[in-house]
Amino acid sequence: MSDTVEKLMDAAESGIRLRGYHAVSFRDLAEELGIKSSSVHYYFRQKEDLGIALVERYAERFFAALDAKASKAKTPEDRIRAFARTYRDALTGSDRICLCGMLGAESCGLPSTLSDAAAEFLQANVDWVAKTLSGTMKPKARKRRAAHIVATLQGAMILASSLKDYSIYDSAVQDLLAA
Amino acid sequence: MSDTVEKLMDAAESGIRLRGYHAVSFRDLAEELGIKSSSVHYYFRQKEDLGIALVERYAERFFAALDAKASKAKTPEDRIRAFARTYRDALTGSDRICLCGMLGAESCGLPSTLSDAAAEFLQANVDWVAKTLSGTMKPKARKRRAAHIVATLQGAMILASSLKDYSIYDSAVQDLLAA
DNA sequence: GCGCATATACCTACAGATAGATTGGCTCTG
DNA sequence: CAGAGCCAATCTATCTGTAGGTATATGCGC
Repeated sequence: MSDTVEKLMDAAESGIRLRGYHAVSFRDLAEELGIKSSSVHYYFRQKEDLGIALVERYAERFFAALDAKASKAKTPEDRIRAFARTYRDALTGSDRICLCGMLGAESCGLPSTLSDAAAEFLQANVDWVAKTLSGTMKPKARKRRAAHIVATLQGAMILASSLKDYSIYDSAVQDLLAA
Repeated sequence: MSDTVEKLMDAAESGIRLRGYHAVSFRDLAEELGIKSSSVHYYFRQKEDLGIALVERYAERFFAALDAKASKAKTPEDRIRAFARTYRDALTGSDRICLCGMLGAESCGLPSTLSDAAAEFLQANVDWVAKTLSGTMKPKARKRRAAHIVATLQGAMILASSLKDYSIYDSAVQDLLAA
């Protein structure tokens, strides 16, 4: 992957996670890189294509980071903690909410391929947590707990970002994992 | 408040909660009401003014509905349940996420007066929950629990909306309030 | 080592649509 | 007649997306 594509995707991901899909334009991205907007179209024919590429890259990186952390964990509880830490690293490393949390919120206003991609990431998150909890809980309780955990992490990011107080994320997660 | 203003605000609130602030335009709103976009500017000089009016109306209605439900509750636990139900009614009554959850997510891309208004609503939510928990917990634990509760509800709405499965909201909340 | 094709990585220029916003004026009602 | 409510016309800025061109590099047959 060329340097320009990488920088383009970095700028786009950052913009969407901060301000939303519709607040990011090819022109702004181009300007940030010192190129023309038509050159952005050279790499991504449509904005939708860029969005999907971003979700794919994001999902890859997220699950790679998650696996790296979770594989060291001994207990299911520790693996859930690794999950929360992976979310937290994304937040504190950049002060940005989750890409797919943002796209999930905007989903009704997105091209359906893109909202589907974001939904897939979120579902994969819930599934990962549910799978990780297996052995410790019954299926129904596990499903509820998984939804709860992912919802809390996504919501806590938005809360922290809106209130400009990132300790809120830690507060919410501490209480979530206290039980 | 005239009929047109009301309808305008309804359409705008619905659009923002479904698709986000930047995906809603004066032209679309006007078209939905069968008037011209210049007439929308007659009622709201700038888009920002419309946004702020929406948050104010939303907050008023939310806390009115919340107080009506919570005043009937006997225990702190029941009041928290009333809080979750108020959120849920907003979601299931319209299949839309919270207005201020959406604006909170987009906050970095909004006029600061608007993102401040959204943040104020979210903070008021956290404060309400924290206040309601007083007597049952110590201050620090209360603060954490309040952040946790609001984060979960906001996140659960987004999850449900993105996955197009509103039972996810109930799952998350059931697990949240089980303890 | 030369000529030619092809690919990469941009560019200029622009189309067509849409954004938010303004000005001035019409019409109806009290 | 005054004001509320609305529209026509228009401005400027910006959006996504397209068409076609240019400079440079790379590979390939001869």
